[in-house]
Amino acid sequence: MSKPLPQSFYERDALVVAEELLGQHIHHGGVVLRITEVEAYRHPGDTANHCRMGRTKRNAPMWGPGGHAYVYLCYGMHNMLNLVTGADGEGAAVLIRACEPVSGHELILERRRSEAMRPVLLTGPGKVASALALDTSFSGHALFRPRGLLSVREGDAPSAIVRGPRVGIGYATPEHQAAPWRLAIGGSVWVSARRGLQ
DNA sequence: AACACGATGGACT
DNA sequence: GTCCATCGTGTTA
Repeated sequence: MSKPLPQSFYERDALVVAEELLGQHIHHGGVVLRITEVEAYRHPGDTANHCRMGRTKRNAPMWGPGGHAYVYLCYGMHNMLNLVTGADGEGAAVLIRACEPVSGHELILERRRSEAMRPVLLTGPGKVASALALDTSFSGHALFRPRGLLSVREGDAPSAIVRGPRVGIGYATPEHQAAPWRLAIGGSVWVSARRGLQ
């Protein structure tokens, strides 16, 4: 098995890390997924960022150094996987919004209660965490440990990248709602709402 | 202690 | 396109 991406990979601007995360592989719970869609949440000054109001118990992992998971519960039922980026105290992360299956197909189908490997299976942040069997107990988990439970390893670089505004951030300023900080692999069918991507 | 609401997803028209 | 399940968290009192 390949080595996890090093912690230094994450200790850069969220938008740079987001772009380079496309195509990389997430390993957990007997499943490997290739990242096809991400969103960068930068700080300070990003009014869509969970860290915009300061440090809380929930967002504490996001304030730590890059290379750790930040998982939170959304709408009382969906777990969202973020990979923390930047330096200690920065408060930035990349949300994993969609993936394509690499291995562990049976487990993925079981966890998503589906019978077919079609794109809707893994297109959406809640679906990704579900397929990986991740919940908030993994928030703060290091991603770069050689024998860590959850890790991100080298995958296949994308042939093209498309960009668009982030999804579901109506509470942010118009400027931040419009920022093209959602990135996806161009031409991939494993991408959520294609609207706004170009 | 009460309250409003969310970086969504699935079912349905 | 519309509706809404479901609950932890942050805010307010």
